[in-house]
Amino acid sequence: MSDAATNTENSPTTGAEMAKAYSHEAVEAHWYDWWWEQGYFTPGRHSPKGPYTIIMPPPNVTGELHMGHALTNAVEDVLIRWRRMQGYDALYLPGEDHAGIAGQYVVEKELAQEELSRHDLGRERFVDRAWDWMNRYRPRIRYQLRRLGASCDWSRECFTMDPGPARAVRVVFKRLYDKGLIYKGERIINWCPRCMTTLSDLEVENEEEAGFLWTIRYPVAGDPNEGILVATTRPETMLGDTAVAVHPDDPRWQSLIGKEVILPIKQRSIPVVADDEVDLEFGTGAVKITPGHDPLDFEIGRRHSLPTLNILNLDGTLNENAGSYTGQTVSEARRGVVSQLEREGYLVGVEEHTHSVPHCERCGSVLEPIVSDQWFVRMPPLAEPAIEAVRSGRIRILPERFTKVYYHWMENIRDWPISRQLWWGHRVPVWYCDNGHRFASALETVPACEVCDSSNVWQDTDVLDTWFSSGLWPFSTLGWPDHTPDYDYFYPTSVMETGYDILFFWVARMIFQGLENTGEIPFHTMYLHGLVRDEHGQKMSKTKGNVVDPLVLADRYGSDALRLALATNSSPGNDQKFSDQRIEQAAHFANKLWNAVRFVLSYGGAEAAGGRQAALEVQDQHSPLANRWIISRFSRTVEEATRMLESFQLGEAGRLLQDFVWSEYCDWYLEAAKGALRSDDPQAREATLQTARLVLDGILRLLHPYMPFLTEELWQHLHGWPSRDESLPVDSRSIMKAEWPVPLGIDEEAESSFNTVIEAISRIRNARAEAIKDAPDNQKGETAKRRIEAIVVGGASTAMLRREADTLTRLAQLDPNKLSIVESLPPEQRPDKAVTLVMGEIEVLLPLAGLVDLDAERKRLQTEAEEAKGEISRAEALLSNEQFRVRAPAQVVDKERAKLAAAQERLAKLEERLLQF
RNA sequence: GGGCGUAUAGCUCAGUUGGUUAGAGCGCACGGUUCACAUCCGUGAGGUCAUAGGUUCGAGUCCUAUUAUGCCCACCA
Repeated sequence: MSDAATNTENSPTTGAEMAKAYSHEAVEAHWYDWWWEQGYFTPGRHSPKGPYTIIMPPPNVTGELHMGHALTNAVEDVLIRWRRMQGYDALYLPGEDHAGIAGQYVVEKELAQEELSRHDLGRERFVDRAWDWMNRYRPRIRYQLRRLGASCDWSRECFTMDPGPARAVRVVFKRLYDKGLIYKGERIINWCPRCMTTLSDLEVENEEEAGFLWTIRYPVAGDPNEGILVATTRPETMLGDTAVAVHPDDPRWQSLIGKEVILPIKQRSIPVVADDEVDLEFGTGAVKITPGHDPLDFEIGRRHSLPTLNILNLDGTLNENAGSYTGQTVSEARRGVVSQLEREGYLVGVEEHTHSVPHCERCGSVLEPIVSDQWFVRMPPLAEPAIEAVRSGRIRILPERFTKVYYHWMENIRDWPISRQLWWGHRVPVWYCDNGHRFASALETVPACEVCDSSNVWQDTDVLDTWFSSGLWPFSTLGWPDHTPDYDYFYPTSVMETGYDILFFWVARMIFQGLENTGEIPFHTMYLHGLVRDEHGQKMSKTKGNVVDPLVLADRYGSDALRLALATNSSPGNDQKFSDQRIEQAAHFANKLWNAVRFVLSYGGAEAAGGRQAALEVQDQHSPLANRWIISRFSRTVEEATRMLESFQLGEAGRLLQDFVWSEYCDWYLEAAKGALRSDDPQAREATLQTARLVLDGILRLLHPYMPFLTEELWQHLHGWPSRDESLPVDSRSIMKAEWPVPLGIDEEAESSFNTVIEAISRIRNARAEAIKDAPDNQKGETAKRRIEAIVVGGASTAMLRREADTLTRLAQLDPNKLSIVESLPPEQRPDKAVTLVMGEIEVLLPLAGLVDLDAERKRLQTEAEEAKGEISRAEALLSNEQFRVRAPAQVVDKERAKLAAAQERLAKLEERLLQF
């Protein structure tokens, strides 16, 4: 932050003013750049705690980061910053993905604006153009990650097309190729006529669409009066039919098995075959077989040695095998074929029918199944160890329910088509020579054939599925296949974190690639988060126009608010709806924190910094009760928050911390501390100031993973700007490198005593509010302002309450001159008309005569007595149950006994009091 | 056709080894210009935890079924 921005004289006084006075962007950029300059993001390799590694899922270099990225980075950065503070060598390795088909798509779109196609440029110039795009957009991604506060090590940044990862791709390909786990073969694949490439099943989006089911009659050869009825949703594919299949047991068609039928339009003779896969129930029970354009037909065709007839060009139009339909689109041909069938009397019927239609995930075009020669990864042998790694617990998938999804997919896995007919991506590292040899090579360029040494060699023209390189990401980023120091130290990684929507695409592939190629698991824990949806629960998408730009939110509310909102408003694996209200809430919290720091600083400033030791030394029995209470509460919070982070309950931990800060530290502790801070007793003042600072320092550190910028700014204020002190060791200058807080000790007695004070104050405030409500309108204001008289009957707590009289007086708005605290009070000394608050051994009498309706007060006491009775009978019933006493843990039973005793005591006092009405 | 998730206060959602009168934020009602904060403070109303069974001394939490809703997977032409 610039000096102008931190000049205390011109300093804004509230977080709100600060937000107005300075752009979040400037403050955040200041700290981010400074952290980077200090070297905080770059871990060493020598911590006694060892490494903690998260490899960032590389965002596609195809555009802007969206809310999903913001969530991913918030979650990952929370984990990294927390572990870094715990002393691990925490590596958060950033990178970007070349995005294969998506990357090519955006570049083509840009070209289209210049009325050019990639073919106008040719492959080489197109790839140059793609690199140009990447180089323009990568800085944008980097900038966005910085804005989000991602504490990643830019010195290790990777791009999937960098030389290192590219070599890893070739090495892996060659390995699998040489082991026979990658092969080339003719299979039926999904073809996108727009993108002009093969797609894997995962890249297909099936959509239910309304269509028709046509019934067509294929006459029996030589016996035109007989025929077989076939049902189809895609009649135009009949042009490629090479058989009709029926179920072997189907009585309707059994007599025709083995006979020939005439394919209408083409007037070609095709056989009727019997196959178990045919569903007796569906349609007419007879299926036209088009091995060239239907996956099931392809299988049946193979089983029966049927010829495969391809009727489509690669652009989706019909080819010369379609006769008079050549050159038409599929839908044109469909209309034509149907009307021709109708004209010629082959169409028997048509009915409405919804069926699922495959679309290209990227461009939305209807996909065509075609038979094509492609590269495949043989999956079953690779899937087996990948399943085992999860089953044995070596890899943990969170939330656990996703393990079932993972198993199901892995156990039914099919070979993975990895070649894409694109220009942008990793070239298939397979080479051919003029003598007909073929081999895979890990070299970027191959001078000669490995077999015959011919220098006339050329490389396969296809590129690899982008997920092929993504699958290597956990180790290709660390220098593999070389045993670099980074690879040896940081691999296997600790946590991989991503959305559940890419469990198959990415997670599954990283697991089998890691196991196969490195012999180790790629990560210990797989943490899956949910989707960020809009406020109506809709998926955000550009076409819907409901996309929220995280950076716009960061500008308006601050990155800290954005991160906190994203990280705390969800639970693992579940989608979250995101609305402005959520982030406003987080921004309010940031403001609250700012003000708490401002308050504490106003009583001592940074110069009072005595450190933890000094603060703890003033923590003795003479310290005000609130100090001991907040230290104890803080300790519990540290324990709880740490436990939650360890079990990946980031949302719960974040909420716990906010709650502690707001409801306990600010609402109770700081309010109570005002007494001591403003008192004449230097000892109490010092103890309280030190405690307030100590806990505040701990709060900032606990919150730092969630709100890095604000906590750094405030921590600097609190500690007298160590960031500007060149004489300090580098690691002492920032909250980023401060130690994760440890519990300072639980003080049961202080907690219970202060709880009594809290309860007394709450009950008095409550009674006062009731009185205000009952008061006539013109007296409400006066009643609200009035300091009231109180008699506190304290029993054994009398001494404690006397010591806390100031807190009681101020927070309950009592009149300090009319407060009496006594151990006991005989009935005859009790004021006649007083509200009586009964709580355990303590009673508070508020002579609110004239303010309170006595009938109402009697009713209130009666209601309370009824409640106490209810509680008593409930507890008695429970405790009289022998099973409960025997089987429930002693702790629970004791708790119930205590509750019963308390309720009985309360009831006795209430009844005694009621006698006076 | 399989599998998974969700159903808790008016709204959005927490609630991880089952412990006994269920929490938050927002909204709502009443009051408050207290020298950290009106992006605030105090008080309050509001829930048969989808329904029906079951297990258990005890169920929002475990089991079964049902309903609603969402998602994933799948070669019914």
